[in-house]
Amino acid sequence: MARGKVQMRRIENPVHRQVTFCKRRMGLLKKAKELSVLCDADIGVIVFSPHGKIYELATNGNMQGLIERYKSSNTEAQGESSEQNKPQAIQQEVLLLRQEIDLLQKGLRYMYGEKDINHMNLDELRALESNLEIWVHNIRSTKMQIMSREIEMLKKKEGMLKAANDILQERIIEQNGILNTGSNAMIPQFPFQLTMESNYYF
Amino acid sequence: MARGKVQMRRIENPVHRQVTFCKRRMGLLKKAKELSVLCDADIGVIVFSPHGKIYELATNGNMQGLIERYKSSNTEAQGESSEQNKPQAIQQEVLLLRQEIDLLQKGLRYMYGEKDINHMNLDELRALESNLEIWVHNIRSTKMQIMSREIEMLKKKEGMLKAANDILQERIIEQNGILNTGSNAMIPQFPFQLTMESNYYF
DNA sequence: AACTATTTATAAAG
DNA sequence: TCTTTATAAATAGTT
Repeated sequence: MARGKVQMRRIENPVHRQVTFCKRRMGLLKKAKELSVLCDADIGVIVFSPHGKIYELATNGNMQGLIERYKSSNTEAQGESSEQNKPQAIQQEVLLLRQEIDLLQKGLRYMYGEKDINHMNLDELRALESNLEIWVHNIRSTKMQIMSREIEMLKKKEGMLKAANDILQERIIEQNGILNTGSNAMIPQFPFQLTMESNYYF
Repeated sequence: MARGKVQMRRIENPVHRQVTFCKRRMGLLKKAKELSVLCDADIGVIVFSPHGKIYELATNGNMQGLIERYKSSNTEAQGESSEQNKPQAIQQEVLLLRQEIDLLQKGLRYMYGEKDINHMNLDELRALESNLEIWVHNIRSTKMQIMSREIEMLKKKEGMLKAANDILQERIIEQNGILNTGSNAMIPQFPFQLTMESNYYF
């Protein structure tokens, strides 16, 4: 917010990151206090630094109490969950997911800095890359679907407008026939071009 | 922070209070997210409105896990009874893992299908796509670095082998000179080609 | 840590 | 509630 816009991704320079962490952590806690005071709300904030150090704020002065309140409200609201009816399948899934977790965690650790090259080997990088490419591909095809819908809709509109134009044209011809049977020079050049290209979605 | 400084006390007008609560709550959660991303921190925020409604944010996607971590760090910090909670620690790890799986499942559900188009809008998809492309790009450049190292090493090896070959060749010439001064037809064709192209890394 | 040039958040108004 | 606008506040980069 000053001397230049900042990109919303992990700050690579560790010194800058630490400084920003300190500044913004203070800012966050201040904002929380203000919201609490101005609007009479109870607020809890817990911040774990990358190194595991904890910074916290509980506006009622008691984090435990706030957590208890949170938990009880949550269990009330939740009612019943649908996860207990798969005793065996879950174990297998856990096994598979554990591998995936490992891969993605390493990837994330890499993504947000920590450019230690020995951190992942080539095979892991290859696997991660191909996963991400699948992901990108899926996203693209979803975008395409959304765009296709839009296009479909626009084409329908176009068809309707063209039909309307035809009708209007006929009426004009009829009127001209009545008023001026010897000439059609005044008939406007319908239909106009109604389809257009757009790069909006890309 | 605008159109006039605001006093740091409860806003009496209930309408103003409600509006401010809404705005500042969003601001607070945004700031928390930003701090988390920029500085690689895990952050949890719980807000109770005056009427008891809960608003929350857990940057790792899971408030329960964050609370567990908070509690365990807290008890660790108190330090004294360090050995009686080993069975507890294992249970906690299981809990955390399960939560991690939950989070990843959500992401993977999207990644591997479930093309519910209403799930994400175009802007979100665009943002996700560009993030992933950055990620893929970073992975590729790391792969390139690894490959460069590998190539460097191979070139060194090649150099060393060539030198060794030269020495061996000289010796052979010397020996041939001793045994058969009139001919060098039996000298093998050293050095062999030791450099090679490879697509193995791509 | 202190200083500013800027960006961001938001109070008030529409 | 959403948008707009003027202004206060936060903070990125610098010293």
